[in-house]
Amino acid sequence: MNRGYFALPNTLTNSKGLHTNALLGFLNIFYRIYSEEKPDSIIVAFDVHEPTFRHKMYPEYKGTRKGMDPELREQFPVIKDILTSMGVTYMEKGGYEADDIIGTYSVLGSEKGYDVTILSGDRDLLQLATDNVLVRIPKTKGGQTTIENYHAKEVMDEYGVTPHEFIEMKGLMGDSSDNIPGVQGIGPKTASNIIQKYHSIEAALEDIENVKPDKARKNLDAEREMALFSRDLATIKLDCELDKTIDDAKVSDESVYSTEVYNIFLENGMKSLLKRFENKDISKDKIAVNINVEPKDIDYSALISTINKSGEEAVGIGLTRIDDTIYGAAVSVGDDTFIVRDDKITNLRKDIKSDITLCFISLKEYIDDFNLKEEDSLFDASVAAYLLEPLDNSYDYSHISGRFLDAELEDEKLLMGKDVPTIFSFDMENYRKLISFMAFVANKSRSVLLDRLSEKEMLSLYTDIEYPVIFVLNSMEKYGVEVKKDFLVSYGEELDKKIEELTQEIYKLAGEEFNINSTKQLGVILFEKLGLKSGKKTKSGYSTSVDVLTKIKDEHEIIPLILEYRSKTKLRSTYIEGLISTIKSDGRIHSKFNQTVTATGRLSSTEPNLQNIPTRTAEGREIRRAFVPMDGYTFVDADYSQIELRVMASISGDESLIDAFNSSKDIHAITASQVFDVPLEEVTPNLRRRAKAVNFGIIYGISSFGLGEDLGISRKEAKEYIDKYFATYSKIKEYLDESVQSAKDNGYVKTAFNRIRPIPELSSSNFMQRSFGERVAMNSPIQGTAADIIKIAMINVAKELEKRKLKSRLILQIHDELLIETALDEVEEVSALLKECMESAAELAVPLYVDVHTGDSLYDAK
DNA sequence: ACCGTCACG
DNA sequence: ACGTACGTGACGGTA
Repeated sequence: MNRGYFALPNTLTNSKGLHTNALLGFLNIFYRIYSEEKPDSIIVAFDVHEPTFRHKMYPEYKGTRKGMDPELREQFPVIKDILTSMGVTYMEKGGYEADDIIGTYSVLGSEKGYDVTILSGDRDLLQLATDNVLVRIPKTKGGQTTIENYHAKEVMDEYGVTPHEFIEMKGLMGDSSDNIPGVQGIGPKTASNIIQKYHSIEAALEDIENVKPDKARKNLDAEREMALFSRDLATIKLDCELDKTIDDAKVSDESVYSTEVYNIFLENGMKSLLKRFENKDISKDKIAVNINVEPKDIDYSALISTINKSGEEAVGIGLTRIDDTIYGAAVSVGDDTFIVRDDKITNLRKDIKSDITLCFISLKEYIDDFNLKEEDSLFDASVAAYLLEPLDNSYDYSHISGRFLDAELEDEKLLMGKDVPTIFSFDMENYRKLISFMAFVANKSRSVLLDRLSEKEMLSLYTDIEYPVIFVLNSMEKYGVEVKKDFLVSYGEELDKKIEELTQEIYKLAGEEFNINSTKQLGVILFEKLGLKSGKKTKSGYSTSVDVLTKIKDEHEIIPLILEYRSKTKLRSTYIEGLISTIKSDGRIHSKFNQTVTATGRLSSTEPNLQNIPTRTAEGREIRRAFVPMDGYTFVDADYSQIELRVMASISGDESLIDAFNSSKDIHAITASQVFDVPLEEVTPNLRRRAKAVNFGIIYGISSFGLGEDLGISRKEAKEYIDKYFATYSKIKEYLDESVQSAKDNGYVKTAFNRIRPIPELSSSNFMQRSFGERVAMNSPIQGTAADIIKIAMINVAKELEKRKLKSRLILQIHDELLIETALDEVEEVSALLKECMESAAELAVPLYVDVHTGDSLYDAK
């Protein structure tokens, strides 16, 4: 359990909030060994949390141990229940440790002539190995579990001592984790040498004058008692009184692979274990509670009248596209589920009473098929679920049901096969089950989600911000943006030439041809062959990142060439080839804007990502020339000036920072002036640069390490900057401290519009994780509030364009920036409207300021 | 599927 | 001694 807990991320939790990493680690290794060994009997031994006989010998025994993490502790009762269901005997006994129970059974088993296997993460158990007692120690190396196997011989090979002598060794070297003292100054090496020569501590003591080295001899002579005592402490007891025999602990395939066990894993969200049941002949029909698993077929008009007569306030729809087409759907009405295989289903919204809410999972995907309007009665379970649990990775039907309903369906992959279903490839029976369950989830989750939103005071966030945004995003995706393929192709050819030249020069300087894109090969060339200084390391070798290479760019002429090669191949693969491949037949790119991805409330953009088109270097910025308005249109682009800093100034109520915003347009310069205490006119570019770095650092949840790294200064110096900043803007410090404190108290932080961000890392026992949680607590309300504000602006812009019947339309959002493809005769009106909508999106203690630009490409509009 | 890298805010 | 600035997505290489 302990191994599993530390080997797997302790962020794994199930729908009830229970941590499952130790359970998963334990059960995975259990099943692996079980299927390998096919044992007749199994006994699982646990420690008991009360003093044992060793504590009576030595009250300081295990005295250095910290208490068990609560996230691990809570998993013990669960594993015991699971073992019981699996028909596996477990044993714990006051006064004994698990090791003693294991030792005793290993002897009992041997006496009966059984082959005994001990499975443990603890090397102490090696003392129990014999010719027929095998000790198996699983190890995780780079994510792979390998198991080291020890009979007596392998212990001998590795340690040079017999298992029994292993105890003598421990007596000499002690064990810091159990707080066994051993002898001063004797570690594993000396202990092993002494025991190899004498085979026991007593024998060494009898010949004490010849024990080497000198230090060991002196200390051992002085600490005779302690050595013997330590050995006794380290000796596993082999004669515990236990009330079960090995034959009482029989196991069978039937009990460890039972339907009951399958369902326990399902209910606890431990889906990865289910694949172990794939070829087992048991019933796996645990499907949702309360769901009518026998959907009724019905024709479309009958469905409409059933719904309209049902008296339900909401119905749910479940469907998937098959080869891009909707052939029918399941509809959940009260406790019934109906299947209609008729494409008239896409008229459903207009054919049912307008006050019956139609519930979808991922509403945005179906707006066009069903001709849905914002003012229709609709519900999006995915978006609602995202608001409540913004850290989840998915908001599809199975995740929503797992999280918000006590219902589960078989794994979709098992049900439908791995591939996307096509009209020829799916199993009708399973398909019916699937869409019925989807409809059920869409319908039944609604009231749960709305209640929870209301409890958290997030209803208005859903209704007034997220729901309208769904329609804005749909429209942006539909319009897309025109991209000049020819331009990209010719720019790509230019790059090709330069990349080819660079490649040849790099090969020449390296003295051989290799794959420059392979960090592994590149690391060998730079740091071994050419002998350059390697900076930080990564998990799998040398780091060759920009900051490492920049530090050594003057050391060898190959380095600048590699940096240039990198930036050019990046442009080519991601922004030339990548973008070209996504241009649709209308000459436009229709990127997806995802509303349920980020932890903070921002949008994300995929297929392709249009939120990271290059701008920082001249060469990369060229790509933006390819993004152009259609004929008769131009671009109007507007971005918020320093929105996150303004949000922070406003929420914290820091008068100095608020005044700073009111008195100067250049916030970094005025920060420099105030923090470094020089008149505004005397702020040098360098001073301003540092102040800017501090401003960003503050938003990210400042650390002296991070700031120091960014500015290339010492941590100490960075710390001084931070202290000065907080002295100047004292309410900022108070505000950030409060954010962290409230996150610790509540488990989450909130934006100004009540969007929540849970921070499970704050309760971690790991320092790094906890520190990360603190930075998140500082950053999320700021980044999240800014995200809320621009969403409000988007809604208002879209409304205003529609209200005024303008031809112009919003086509891109890049976090603090909006792009409108604007009809030429609407430029002035749109520019004014855009600025006004964005600046009035929220009322802060400092004004929101927006810069507006126009241009005939994305390059020119910024 | 994951890592390292690098593009953006 | 560890190993970090916050939030994303796409690519090529590697296992």
